[in-house]
Amino acid sequence: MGASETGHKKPPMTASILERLARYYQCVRGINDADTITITSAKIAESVEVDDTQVRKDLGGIGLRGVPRVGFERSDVIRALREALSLDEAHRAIIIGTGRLGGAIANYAGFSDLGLTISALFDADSRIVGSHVGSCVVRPIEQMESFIKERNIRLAILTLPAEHAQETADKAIDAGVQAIWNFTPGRLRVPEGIIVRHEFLAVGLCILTHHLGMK
Amino acid sequence: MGASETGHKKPPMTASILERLARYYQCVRGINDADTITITSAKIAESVEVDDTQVRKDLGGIGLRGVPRVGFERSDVIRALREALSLDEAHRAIIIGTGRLGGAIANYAGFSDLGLTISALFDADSRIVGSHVGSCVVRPIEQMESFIKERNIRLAILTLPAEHAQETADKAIDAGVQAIWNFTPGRLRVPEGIIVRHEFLAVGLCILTHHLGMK
DNA sequence: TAGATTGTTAATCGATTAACAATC
DNA sequence: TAGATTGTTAATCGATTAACAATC
Repeated sequence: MGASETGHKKPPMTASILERLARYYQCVRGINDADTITITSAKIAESVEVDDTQVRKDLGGIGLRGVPRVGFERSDVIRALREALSLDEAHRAIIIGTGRLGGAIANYAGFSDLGLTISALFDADSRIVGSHVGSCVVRPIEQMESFIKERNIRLAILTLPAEHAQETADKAIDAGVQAIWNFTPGRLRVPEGIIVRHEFLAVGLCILTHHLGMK
Repeated sequence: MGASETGHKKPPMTASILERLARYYQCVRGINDADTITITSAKIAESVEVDDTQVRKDLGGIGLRGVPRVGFERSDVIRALREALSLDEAHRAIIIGTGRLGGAIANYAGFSDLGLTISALFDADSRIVGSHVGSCVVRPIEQMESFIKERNIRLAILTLPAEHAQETADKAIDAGVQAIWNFTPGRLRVPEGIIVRHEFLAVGLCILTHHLGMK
């Protein structure tokens, strides 16, 4: 199924394209209407608040062709987006820091559709270690590095106190982690080639407070 | 203090400028070094991963002047950014949906520096209603609208199940809410003039899985 | 003074939008 | 056929970067 391409270098995807693709996926996937077998670029565009030309260009960029007067076949769009975003691979992740936020992520059902499974949770607090979160036991942070190595973990989710974020990230990367989803405030410094996604919630809040202040 | 300006229309701030300002604030605020009384645009730029010209332009845009060979006074920068982002006003918010994510936000200490206080939490589940989260009691969702009206709440944080997000947002807006911080997947439709910030965590995850798939 | 850092103007770059022919 | 929607090219727009004179 979908054997990997001819080996051509694919055109590099910019961050903004990827972000749109992810939004298209949420949109198209979200339609539960069984009769919807085709969808137009205009429909997606409206839902994602993007120009419809942009949608066609982006979908064209991942190999999709639409049919004039009809649009795109929904199942094709989903398949192509899943391929582009690597959602069909199994992504095993660990969560580091088992507070409420870590727990929320561990239990969020929607992520399994994106190929994410949580292999383990870790915490430095011995009172929390051993308790259950979803189907996982919380393990002591000291076991993190060996766990990453043994289970070939490539993705780490950081939901621990900010003051330990950098050193913990460093250890995780040393042990083999390739990508970090960071929920702590403060930018992480990582070596070339390691991917970090920062979710700075304070940024979103500041934008809201600014607008409220203008009223 | 800082009486509102002469009434000039300020140049509208684009979303990307605001986002950078919020990042500058995190950066400058994050420095706890007591000797750091001045900071250069290059320093901020490095930390936020932006061009230093950009930093000077943005800071200039909110009225800051730097000193050649010296940089900007840190306290000035903080004050100007807090003003631009309206962080000195008290922003009372309610959290709708008291799962783990709602609890995490309610308890996040860092938000108080941004002027945010959580006035109440609401939930539709009668088993949760009455329990404590931080210093707040969880109230029944039926009381949401009257609470918004009585307390003049302008900001609602949505951490409830996706299927109820739109209708609940509609009710909150009807009752007087002006801004919504949305953590549910799926874009909300809101009337003109209402501000929404969507935190689509799935987007961040998709970007990471894409990059992992390329390796 | 010399040199680091600023503020600003001009040039580049990329992303978005508009226009329109192609087509089912 | 007529008309809706596509794919693509060209034009616009805005954001980023580079260059450099001003200045403490």
